This record gives sequence, C-alpha cells and structure tokens, in this order.
Amino acid sequence: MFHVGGARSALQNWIYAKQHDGVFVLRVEDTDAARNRPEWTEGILDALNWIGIRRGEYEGPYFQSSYADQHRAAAERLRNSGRAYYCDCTRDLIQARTGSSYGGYDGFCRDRGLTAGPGRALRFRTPDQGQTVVTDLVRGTVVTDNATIEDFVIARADSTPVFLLANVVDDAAMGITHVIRAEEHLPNTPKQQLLWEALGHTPPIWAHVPVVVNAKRQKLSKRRDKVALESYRDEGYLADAMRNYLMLLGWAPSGNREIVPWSVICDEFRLEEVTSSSAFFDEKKLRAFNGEYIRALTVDEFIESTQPWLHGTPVTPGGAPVAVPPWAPADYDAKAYAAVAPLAQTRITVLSEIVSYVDFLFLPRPTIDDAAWAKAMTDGAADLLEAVVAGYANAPWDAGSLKSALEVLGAERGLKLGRAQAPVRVAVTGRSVGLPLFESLEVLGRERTVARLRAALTRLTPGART
RNA sequence: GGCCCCGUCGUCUAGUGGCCCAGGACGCCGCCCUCUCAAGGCGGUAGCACGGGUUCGAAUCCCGUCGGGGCUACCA
Repeated sequence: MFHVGGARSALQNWIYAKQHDGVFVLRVEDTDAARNRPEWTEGILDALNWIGIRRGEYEGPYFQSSYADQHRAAAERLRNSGRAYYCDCTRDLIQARTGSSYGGYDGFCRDRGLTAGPGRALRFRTPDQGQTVVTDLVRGTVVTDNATIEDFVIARADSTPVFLLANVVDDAAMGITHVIRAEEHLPNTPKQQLLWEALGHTPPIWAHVPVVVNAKRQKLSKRRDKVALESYRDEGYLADAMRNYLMLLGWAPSGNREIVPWSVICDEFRLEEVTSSSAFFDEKKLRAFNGEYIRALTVDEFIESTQPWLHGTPVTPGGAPVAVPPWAPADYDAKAYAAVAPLAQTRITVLSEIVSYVDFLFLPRPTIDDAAWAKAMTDGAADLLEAVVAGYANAPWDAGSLKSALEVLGAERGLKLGRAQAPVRVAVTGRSVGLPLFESLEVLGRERTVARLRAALTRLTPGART
C-alpha cells in the first residue's frame, strides 16, 4: 500500500510488491484534496509514470471515501461490543480537568453510558494494561505501553469516521497484507493495530521507511520545499537518474556501487535492508548522477532527449510544456544542432541547460553578457578583432584552420590562444564560456561569424568618439 | 509537557565483535590535460555525538547523557 506523495516510498513499495508477487495498491489518503482537485492526483500519477511506475501496473488510485458505509458499520460494531463509547467532552473541558498541558484524553466518559447524540463523538476504549507490539520490517520491534495510548476518537459527532478508523477499515476490506509507508505514521501504528484486532482482523505486516528531509533535517514539506517530481522533470533530470538517486536514499546496492541499472536495483533491493535514519535530499548529488546519465546516452538519444527544451514542448506526451526557448521556431536548425550536440553533451548536467549552449546558433544576433564583454574586450581587442575579420574573410572554413589562423594572429600580438579566443568568443556567442569555439564557428558559417565580429567592432569603437 | 523513532566524513552510505588507526560516492581543494567551460586522469580534505560499562578485543552489544526529527486534532 502506498500513500501518494512520496516518490521514493512509492518506488520502494512498487519494487517490494513485484518481488513478492504482490499487488501494488496506490492509495490517495488526502481525501478532501483528492476529491476537490482531481488534477492534483493526475499530476502525481503523471510524475510516477515518468519514473517508471506505469499506470495499469498497479491498482488504484484508490480513494478512502469509497468505503463510507463500512466505516459506519465498523464504528457501530465497536460501539455495540463495548470497545467504543460516546463522549461529549470538549477540548476545553478536558484541558480544564487534566491541568495546564494537554496530556491526552482522561477517560472521563468511559463509563457514563452516553448514547449517540449531538455533540457526541465516539472514542475507542484502549486497554489499560499490557503492551502493543508492532513488528516492523525496517524498524524491528516497537513496543508501546497501552497505558500511554489515550482513548482516541474514531467517529466525529456527525458520525463521520476519522482517518485512523477509515484507514484500517479500508485496508481490511481490500485485503491489504503489507502497509509500507513513511515513518511519520509510526506513532499511530499501535492505535491502528488495536483497531485491526478489535475489528477481528489479523493486522498487516508493517514497514515504516524513514522520511526524506531538507537541509535543516525537517520532513520535506509541500509548501516549504521543492518536492514535486514534475519540476525536476521539467528542469531536465532524466527519469533513470532520478529513480536511481531516489533508491539510494536509505539503501545501497552491494559492492561500492551507486549508479547501477534499474534491473540491478529491482533484483537487489531489500526493504528489510533500508536504513532507519532519515536522509537529506541532496540536489547536488542528484545533478552529478544526472550528468553521468546524460553522458552515458548515445548522441542520438541525447539529441532526442533535449528536444523539449529546444522547442518548448512537454517532456512527456500530454504533459505541460517546458520553458519556451528564446529563438524563433523557424530559426531552429536541426542539422547545425546535430553537429554541435556531442560537444554539449559533456557540458550540461540538466537538459534545460542546452538552451544557453546553443542559442547563438539560432538567434539572429547573440545576446551579449555585459560582464563577459567587459572582461574580454580589453585594450588590444579591437586590433585583434580587425585582424580576425580580415583573416577569416577568406580562410578555409574548418575548425582546424580557424584555430591555427587565430593562433597566428594572436601570436603576432603576443597573445596565447587562451587570451586571443576570448574576444572572438564573446563577439560571436555573447558569453565567455561555452562550446569549443572553432567547432562552433565552423557550424555557424563564415558569413554570420564575420558579421558578428564586425558588429562587435562597431560596438567597441563607436564612430562618434575620438 | 507526554509518547515514539533516529545519531559513521558537510551530504548519501559500506560496516552486524577482530579483515576498520573505518571503505565508496557527491561536494570541496590541488595537480595533469586544455582555445573558454566541461568531461577525463591523478592526489588530497574530512567521520564512528559524548560518557560509562561488557569483552583479550567495540563503529558494531548494554546503560546513561546530549542532540535531531516525528506524533500528540471531532486534519489527512
């Protein structure tokens, strides 16, 4: 069983279910949000689909609300058997009785024999003595003294069931055998187990995996932290890199390996081996993984994978489009891109970065970065650029020749190639860093290269000034 | 406040009493390569939270302390 929201636990659940020939049940527990915003659920399913949890390969999404009748019936049964009782205490009344700090319900209505009525909630009568032992696949044995478990509410005054009860009834009704979820639910587990038993069912096998935390070691929060898988997908993370990284949070394959094929993970993953301490989601390491995965692509695959960012189309069919590139669609040149793609492949770590590496090819004129310009266009720049314009006007147009030509021109002025290439690079691409220069020029072509060089010269030596 | 979980380099982890004066990866630093930036190669930095036990021997077992997180709703 999986609670929608955590991609990592979804993956773990899914693999575990596969390994044990079980059915992976996708549960949406956030009933109100799910009911009111179906697109929210859709978005999550899309994201899961992206990382390999295919629609159709699991049961669900399953909503809690679909078993409402059984929730009521279960509450009624508990009440009839004396395992639950009505209570009309308000929070303030309990507080007043128990003292300044709230320490749980005090059992005031336990034996008052109240019947159902307005303002009366149904509470579960927890055992006074003994212990509840939760056996957990990742945590071992967790023992709780029953005396510390308060008589908790299972149905509100309006008779609607509370999450805890609904959850248990649903799981029992669906024949759930394994509950694999995040650690935050661990404190509720003894209560749920008590409910399973009181309802006459055998409790499931529990597994509470650690939460993923932010840099401050707090549980990742939807509104505070970046948790949406879709945003990573749209930035250009590869699904394979993402799922590989996600699986390494709390677990590792054998033998000092980290980047491994998905099949290895599916074979080797053991839920029982998952760490019990929480893990920080390290985007830097994710990026490193992504870079490795990008470099492992064939050039054709790389070209294919970058298309959405080159055209502003969705990464997955039917999804939302990614950011639109700055050039006019008609100016995109597939042949030029193909020529330069292998050079870009080792340089980007998320796919979206491709745009800033190749935009100079498709833009009518480069977007000049002011800082780069200031740094490159030093005193001798104009002189050099003039010589380059002259030299490139009729040099053979291939990277090798262009390089040696600039080498000579630079040497005549006491400049090493490293220095001489800077003004040319900025004039042509607008930036101080980028793809190898001469290959870029070769692809750009003589005409555009010389025109950009001239434009730079004009900007460098404004005619009006003396 | 009460209850529960957790604690190995900055981060993710390997480690289940001797193979560990702790291994790998990311990060960071340096060098090499080099037309910029990357990639690649080589090297380096850095950790068993603390204190007591148990044991011939402890990162590994026990107790305590401290630290972090979670839960504690007639929310889900």
